[in-house]
Amino acid sequence: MEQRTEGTPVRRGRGRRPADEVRADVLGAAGTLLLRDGMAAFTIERVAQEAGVSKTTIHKWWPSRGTLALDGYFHAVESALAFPDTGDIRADLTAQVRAFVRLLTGTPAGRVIAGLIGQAQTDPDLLTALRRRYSGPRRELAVAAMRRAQDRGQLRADADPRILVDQLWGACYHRLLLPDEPLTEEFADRLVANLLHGVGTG
Amino acid sequence: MEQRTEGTPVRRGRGRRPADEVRADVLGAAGTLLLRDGMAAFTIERVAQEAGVSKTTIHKWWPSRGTLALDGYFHAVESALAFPDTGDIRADLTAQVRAFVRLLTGTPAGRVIAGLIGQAQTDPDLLTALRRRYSGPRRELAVAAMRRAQDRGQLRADADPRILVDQLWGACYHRLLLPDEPLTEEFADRLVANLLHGVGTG
DNA sequence: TGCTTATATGGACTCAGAGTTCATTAACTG
DNA sequence: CAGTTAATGAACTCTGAGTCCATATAAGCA
Repeated sequence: MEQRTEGTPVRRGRGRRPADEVRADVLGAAGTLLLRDGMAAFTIERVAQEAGVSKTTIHKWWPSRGTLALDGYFHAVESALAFPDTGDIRADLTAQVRAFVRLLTGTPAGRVIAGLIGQAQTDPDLLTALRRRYSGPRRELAVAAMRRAQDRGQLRADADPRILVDQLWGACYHRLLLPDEPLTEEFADRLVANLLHGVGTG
Repeated sequence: MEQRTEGTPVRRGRGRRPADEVRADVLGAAGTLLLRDGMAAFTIERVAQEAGVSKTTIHKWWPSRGTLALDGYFHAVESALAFPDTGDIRADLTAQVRAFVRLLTGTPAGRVIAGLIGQAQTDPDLLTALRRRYSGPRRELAVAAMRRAQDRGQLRADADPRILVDQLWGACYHRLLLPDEPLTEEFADRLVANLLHGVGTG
């Protein structure tokens, strides 16, 4: 049995509790656990224990381990998705890809994102949620910035911005998920340079 | 109890059996299961049952679910890694990336590879094996072909072939793993074109 | 304000699969 | 051909996913 000290109002019994309160507890515990121990150690059971909540409650609100992890992640890192728009597409893309590389390599977020994408490969609910809440919006922001650059005449009109996204951010994911080569800010710079200048001779 | 018909020499008892025989049974069952039911349904228990082998035996030879899956996959698809070298880097890259896209989209191999990469994010043994036996060798072949193109003067000497790999194959993995946009052969063509010509105006 | 009702809750359960132990028995060696 | 070695598989433990249902409490109503 657990001793309960005065001042910790962690009374837990049967009955109904305010949904928002429980939801906040769960998301807090999920985010903490995720950033601390990574995706591999992330189980619904452990989140339930950490949050002082029963598994049933969690299953009621989140269809799978992965979607809970995704919510917990966003709850923990409120990531700013703002895309800079200085009018110089080269500078903007470089800044944005560099920032992405820093996020992936300099914080636990990189391993978490890798774990989420990994889990999504065998968890359809998570893949859907990930696309809708993470990759989709990020992709749209980048595409919009590139469309503006096309309007300004800085990018060839016949280039498909959606494909450029794959060749910039997709290349970073590649080095994150299959780390044969290092993921550095210099790498980010050269991704942009290769695409803007071209690497062919002629 | 299982009835044993004449002609099926599936006698299974205690005792030692030729290691190669058992190994072949296991890999065959693993490959079949993987291509038929995908990574999600791939468990050591099921492979053991399908192969008529005990779990202990499998655990003795393969450190994890993932590494068994990887071996099973290669046992099943003996993938040809040959890289064409016609002397025209644009044609060679286009052909190779197109073939890769076809493999990923036209066969069950695509979902299997996705599952393996996914599983590798929480299975260090598998990540190591995947890099050594799959992504590493493939990457090397492509880099070598591009180095030859640089010697022939078809590719700028200051371009890093390792980065180009990320911007071609990495872009395909991106659309495989986070399918926000379709993975088509036209996409493959445009990846190559973007890099060779450049998309900047200036 | 006090009572009723609807419903979120959590303990206990089942089920599946990972990984380990150990007696057994076939394969190898001289 | 007999002794030694070592792979084998049945049974076990342990962990975690997901479900069922009695219960306590929040929300609604008079």
